[in-house]
Amino acid sequence: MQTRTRFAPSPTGYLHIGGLRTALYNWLIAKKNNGSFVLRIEDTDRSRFVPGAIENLIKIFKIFGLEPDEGPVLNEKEEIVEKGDNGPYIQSKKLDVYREAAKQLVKNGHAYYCFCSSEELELNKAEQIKNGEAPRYNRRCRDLDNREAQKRIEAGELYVIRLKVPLQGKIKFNDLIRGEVEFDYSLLDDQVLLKSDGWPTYHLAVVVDDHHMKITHVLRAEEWLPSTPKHIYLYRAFGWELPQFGHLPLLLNPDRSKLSKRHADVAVEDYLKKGYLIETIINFIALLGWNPGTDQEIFSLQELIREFSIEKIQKAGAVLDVKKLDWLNSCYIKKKNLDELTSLILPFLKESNLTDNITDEKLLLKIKKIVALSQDRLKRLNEIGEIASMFFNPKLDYSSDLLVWKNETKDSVIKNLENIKKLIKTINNRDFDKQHLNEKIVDLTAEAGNGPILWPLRVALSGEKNSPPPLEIADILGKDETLLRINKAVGKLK
RNA sequence: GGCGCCUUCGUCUAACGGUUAGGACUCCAGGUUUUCAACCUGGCAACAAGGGUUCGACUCCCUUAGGCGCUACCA
Repeated sequence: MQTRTRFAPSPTGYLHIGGLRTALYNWLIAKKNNGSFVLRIEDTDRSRFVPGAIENLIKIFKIFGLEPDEGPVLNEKEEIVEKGDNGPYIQSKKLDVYREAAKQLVKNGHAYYCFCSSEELELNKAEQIKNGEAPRYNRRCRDLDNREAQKRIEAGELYVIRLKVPLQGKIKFNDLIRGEVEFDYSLLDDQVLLKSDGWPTYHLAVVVDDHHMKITHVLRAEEWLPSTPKHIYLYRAFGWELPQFGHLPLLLNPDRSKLSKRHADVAVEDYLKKGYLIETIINFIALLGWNPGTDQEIFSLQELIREFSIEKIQKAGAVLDVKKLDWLNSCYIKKKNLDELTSLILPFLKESNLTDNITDEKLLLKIKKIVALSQDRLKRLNEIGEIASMFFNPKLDYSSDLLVWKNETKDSVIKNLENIKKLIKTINNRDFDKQHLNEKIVDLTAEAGNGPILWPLRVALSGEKNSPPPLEIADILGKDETLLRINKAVGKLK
């Protein structure tokens, strides 16, 4: 049987980083087994629907290279269209299917109409809590006569359809990740399957769709584990074959609570905005809850397909450590070739308002040099502004004391800077680069030492205590600007 | 409260009864560098607790504790 996995988000705005991991794992399993990965949109809660969220979801999967084999995609006009033969893949488009399914369950005795109002339910719940009981539906309508129910419906009464879970017995199933799990039927609630507005709840829709879409592996977050017995009961009630279930460990905040906005970034977009590379994010989340059992830390998508296995998925939740994310990102940044890195960095440069007209050839060359200089220093692309500001928008408001190296005096610093100036002037504009500069400056440092020469030069050019090497900066600055900044330094000292 | 899941360095994790409990990130120290970063070398740091089973338990069983999740006409 062909392996078919799916990811089924709700279009409530952004994509959660944990959701991306769930999607990745599902995608990997499909690819590894030459199967299909299905994207399905679970938009049965109208109140939480966010316009544009589906489009956004589709785009993100495209960006990450996790495009579904079936599901909604965007056409040239950016409209949502369906791809695949097992649709519709957007639940709101097939409400009649769920209604039909719910009615079928009523007919075969596995579900029933319920006319209790939400006020009634609230009251009932409050009382149960007061009495220290587990809050549950009191099953008032469970044994209502079918003909009477029919009459009330025709009279226009609002109703829901509830699952008629067995009063006793146990349900056991084998979770792909957790092994054998057992629940007691008597503790299960008579879950609403069809809401009074005629829309299905998650529990109904997920079962109907996973069956219709021929899903073989349901890999989802751990929070769904407690409702799996209801789902399994539904499969049985319909007489359908069960898929395999696997419940993934949660992503956690540093305090080990469920990952939330208050503690960390949760939206995938947030990570992109900070300048984490696609490869980094994929690699990182793959390893949060799974590992191949070797010491390998860096994985391409292709390697992940090869190595991934459900057996090695972790049971316990995983804290998302930003420091390690940064480290991984720096690894990928170092591996990029200059052109690609430059084009990735351009948007971040624009964002820091340092430069806008990047069509200029000369400017692009300058930017490339800055990128080259930054490549080993960046943990995130959005850090580029800090380094680039030295070139585009220098503050140079350092105190003159900073120019003085160790035991040197201001006078000797002035002398050294003047010497550097003289030497720079002997280089013609066209030849002004770090190699030529280095050839010349060697004589100076040989005589006076590295520190007394290079330290004041560096401060003069960068204005900072810490910065990239001075000759690198000078190279990018060019001869005129370099001389200008040295003059400024000398002026400060006088 | 009830039910369920989980538990190896601070974090991500390896170990599938016999290891000085390994790796990575972080942190610290040294080296390199005029400075910073990067890089190199080294170091600190863990089997939640208590019972069993066994010649031998991180590994198997039980109990306890703690953490988390679910307990909606939300997913």
